[in-house]
Amino acid sequence: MARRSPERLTIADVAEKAGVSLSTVSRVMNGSTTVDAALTQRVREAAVTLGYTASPLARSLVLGKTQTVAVIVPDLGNPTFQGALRGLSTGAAGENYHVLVADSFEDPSKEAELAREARRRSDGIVLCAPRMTDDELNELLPQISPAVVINRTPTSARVPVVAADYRSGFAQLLAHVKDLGHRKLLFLSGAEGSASNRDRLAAVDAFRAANPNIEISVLTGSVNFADGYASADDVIASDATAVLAFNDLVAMGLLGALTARGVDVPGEVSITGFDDIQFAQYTTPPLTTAAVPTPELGAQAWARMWDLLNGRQPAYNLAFGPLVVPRGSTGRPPKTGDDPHPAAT
Amino acid sequence: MARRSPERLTIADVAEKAGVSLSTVSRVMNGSTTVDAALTQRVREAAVTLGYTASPLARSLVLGKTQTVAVIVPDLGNPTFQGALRGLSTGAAGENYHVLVADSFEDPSKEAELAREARRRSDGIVLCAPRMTDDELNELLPQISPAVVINRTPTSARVPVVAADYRSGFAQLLAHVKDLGHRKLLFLSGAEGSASNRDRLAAVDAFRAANPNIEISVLTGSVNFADGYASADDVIASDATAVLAFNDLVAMGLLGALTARGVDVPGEVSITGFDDIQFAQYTTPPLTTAAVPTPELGAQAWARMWDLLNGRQPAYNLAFGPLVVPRGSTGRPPKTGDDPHPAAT
DNA sequence: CTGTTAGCGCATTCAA
DNA sequence: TTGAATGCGCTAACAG
Repeated sequence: MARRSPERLTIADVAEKAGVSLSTVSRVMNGSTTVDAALTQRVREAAVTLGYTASPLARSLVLGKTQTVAVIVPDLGNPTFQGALRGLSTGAAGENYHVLVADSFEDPSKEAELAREARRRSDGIVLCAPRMTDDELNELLPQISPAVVINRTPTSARVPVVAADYRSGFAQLLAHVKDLGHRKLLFLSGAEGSASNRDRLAAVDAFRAANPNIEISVLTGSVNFADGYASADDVIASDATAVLAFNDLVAMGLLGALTARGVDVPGEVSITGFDDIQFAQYTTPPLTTAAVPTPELGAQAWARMWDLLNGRQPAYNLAFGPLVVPRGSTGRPPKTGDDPHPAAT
Repeated sequence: MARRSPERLTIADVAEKAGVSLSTVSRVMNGSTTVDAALTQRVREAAVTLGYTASPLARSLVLGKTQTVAVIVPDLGNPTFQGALRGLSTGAAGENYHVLVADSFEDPSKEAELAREARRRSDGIVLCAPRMTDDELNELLPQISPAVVINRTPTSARVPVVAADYRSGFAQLLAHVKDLGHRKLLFLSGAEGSASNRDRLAAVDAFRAANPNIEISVLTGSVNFADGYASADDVIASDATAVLAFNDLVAMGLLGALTARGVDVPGEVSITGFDDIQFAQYTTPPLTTAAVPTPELGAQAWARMWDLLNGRQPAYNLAFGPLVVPRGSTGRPPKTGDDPHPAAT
């Protein structure tokens, strides 16, 4: 029953079967209206009975278009990029576009080459490269145009940008724990060079300036579960009553480690995450976090890429303001002996 | 500083610059050793100064190889397929292969066409299509060969298969809750046609036959958080003391709903998941589940694809036996008034 | 060892 | 309207 593919079918086979020239077949396949109805019919039938479909490779070569966009992500295991990939994939599929995905494995030195290579196999690049230096980025972007950048804004290159506003989100989280009464904070910051980490640090600086009476220290280099888990000792030693983790993964790791050590959250220490990944609400206690609509990030990135691909001016750059979702992992700080205002029940 | 691409660079530009023929450039670029050292040098230099790289499209067309594999998944949001994608991507990157990803959005009717289309843009397909019918699968696979199938075994088509042994995993979970003393079980089963769901049901049947004194009912159609959450009322009404969810997602949703209703887990009802996604250990209580090494699934799928691509006999089919990870969500059933064997401390 | 020639499969000029 | 010829950029036979 299964049709043995007779050495791959070409346009010539259809032409022969229909008794017309190659060009006529090509025209019919591409929906040219200037073809005689009878011939069109014959070609269609021949194509169907033969089971012919034009080779995307050959078309790509002659048309200069691949019907493919490439996404470069630093880590396919990271929920943020998974969400973005999903949103992008949905949008691309809607326009019959294909998606090539490349994981740089958090290695900024590979990202540029990966992007250039991917660009040659696609019509455009959606780039998530939070740790690439600004200089590299500025040099890279013109080479891989058209491109859309997610979650960072290049200093000189002009490209559409879709991002979450990490600074504003983090500022809100800081305000949240401040309002709860915390005066000794700890920020488990992410990778040194990461763009979104710089944004968070900017929020910290602004917060410090505005709240000189609040102490806030920074611990560097936590980006995933294991890092969060491993930071538990430092967290306990820090004596902070509220810990703001770089993201939900770090927060969950820390939460696990603290729970294992018998530290009460939020009784003894409050914890916040970032991103609001699907699982943040299922921890114990549920994680207070700043929600980022990652699939929407991908969808908007696609929208801009689609504009670019069609020679249109892409829509405005976009920054989603994360929403703080207060849950069980944050509460009032523990009362100290010298608490001037003991709760009056 | 950025080089304006002069209308796209071709092999002819390099040939001219180096003062040789196209073929010589081609030979050098492909590492042919039969080229004079001096010429080789000149060509290399020309290529570098020009910044030339061969067009993957043109090479693909003439070589008949795209250096790309395509993965078809039913849902990019599902941790199982995310893990597989990651493992596959890692393996492919190691051999300088690219990865095209297509999401069928749980629509079995689209999967075949998606796979065929993707196949034309790649050298092989890694297929995750749990709900496609067997007939469709058997008809599809020869058309998209070479292919590797994840998590199901086609009845007639001969392809390498890499899978998790859902039946054995589920049998272990059943044994686990039985050993804890549960006698009234409920299985929140997944999508009707899903292969891995059938495997779980087979485990249920075997269990029933071997344990006629244990009651086990089945509720159909839960595959994600929302489904799990929505099933809470049915679960409570069922009067079961142990609920085996289709997967971790369903279990987490159910857990959330029960917690919200004040039902004690595992005090009143025990819950098991499946997959052991990264987050299962962070729920409250942590989820008892059967661990499936999804990235390894992807890695092994790639290994077999790589064999296929090189004309080698692929390695044996593989079924990972999931490991039960007992955690806090399962415990002994609540004591009833007529419990014949009250715990003796 | 090198250059010339002929395709890979298709879209698109240009004549007819 | 249709067909024949040209080329997309490259590799691989084939001569030289």
